Amino acid sequence: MKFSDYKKLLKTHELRVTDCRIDVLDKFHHSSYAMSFKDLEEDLAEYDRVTLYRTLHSFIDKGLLHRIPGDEGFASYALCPQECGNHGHHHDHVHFKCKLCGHIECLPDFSIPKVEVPEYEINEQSLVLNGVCKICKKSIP
Amino acid sequence: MKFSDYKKLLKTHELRVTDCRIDVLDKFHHSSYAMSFKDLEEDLAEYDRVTLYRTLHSFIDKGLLHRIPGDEGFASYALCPQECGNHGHHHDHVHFKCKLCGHIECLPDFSIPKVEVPEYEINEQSLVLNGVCKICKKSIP
DNA sequence: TCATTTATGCAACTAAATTGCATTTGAATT
DNA sequence: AATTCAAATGCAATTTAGTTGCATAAATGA
Repeated sequence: MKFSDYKKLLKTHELRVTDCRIDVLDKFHHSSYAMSFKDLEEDLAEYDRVTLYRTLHSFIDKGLLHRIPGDEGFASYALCPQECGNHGHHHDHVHFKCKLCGHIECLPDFSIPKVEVPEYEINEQSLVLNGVCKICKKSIP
Repeated sequence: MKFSDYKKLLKTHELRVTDCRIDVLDKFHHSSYAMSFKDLEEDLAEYDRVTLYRTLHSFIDKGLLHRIPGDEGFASYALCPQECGNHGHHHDHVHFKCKLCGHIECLPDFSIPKVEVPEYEINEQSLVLNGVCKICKKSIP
């Protein structure tokens, strides 16, 4: 994806085009894993931490990113599927967390099996798998 | 559950019997929802924050409680099913978070559907449903 | 009841994330 | 291109969740 594409993407999500947003967007598009705030901060040290946090928030609000709560006390963030927009997120994919490399991936090809709970109304489902990812599995006999 | 039962429960989980542990255990046994650290702290203000945190940790280590990472940046804790012990957790039940009352419940009668991902090794699964709980649903037409 | 181990309380600290405010920048309009 | 105004940024300070070190107190087992 090139600059003009990012620009378009931001505009269609009601977001102003700024250097920081372009760079953050670019980072996410080049990462196959969900990224923590720290990952982002290390690579984009030229921007203030607060600006990066606010960029994440605006992206989440407008449906560009989704937040994956982590069990180590901090969250990770990943690109949304195209269905997400300014009017809420519509996620259905599974997240995988590797206990060896620590990476969190979205598995867009795996959708979450529906669970019906009588008398409850279910709006969203989030399934996080924990184990050993494809790459790490190859490196251990 | 009475004092002697809590005492027994602690002993079988290799934990010393202390006032704080009894009170924390009692709190969890009387709550139908998962509790955040804040919930606990409010009700058991007589104990130091650090002691409460350490109580939670020891309970998690010994298989009495499990931790449910929350999407607002803090975790909740709930009693484990009996299968959990000193040698790891064996959870299979679904968690439900109500967007109206904010409560998180364990749904012990609903187990997580198995998802197979080729080339990946899956060790744990966590499914969190988001929506409106039974009680809140009744109070809205 | 004594000795040993473990738990507690306090203070200080770390790390994640947020808020307020002055300044700068984006983009729509003239 | 210059003007304008809302929105984005950077900085400092603050909040909140959770942790660590250490002296004291309490629980267990002999």
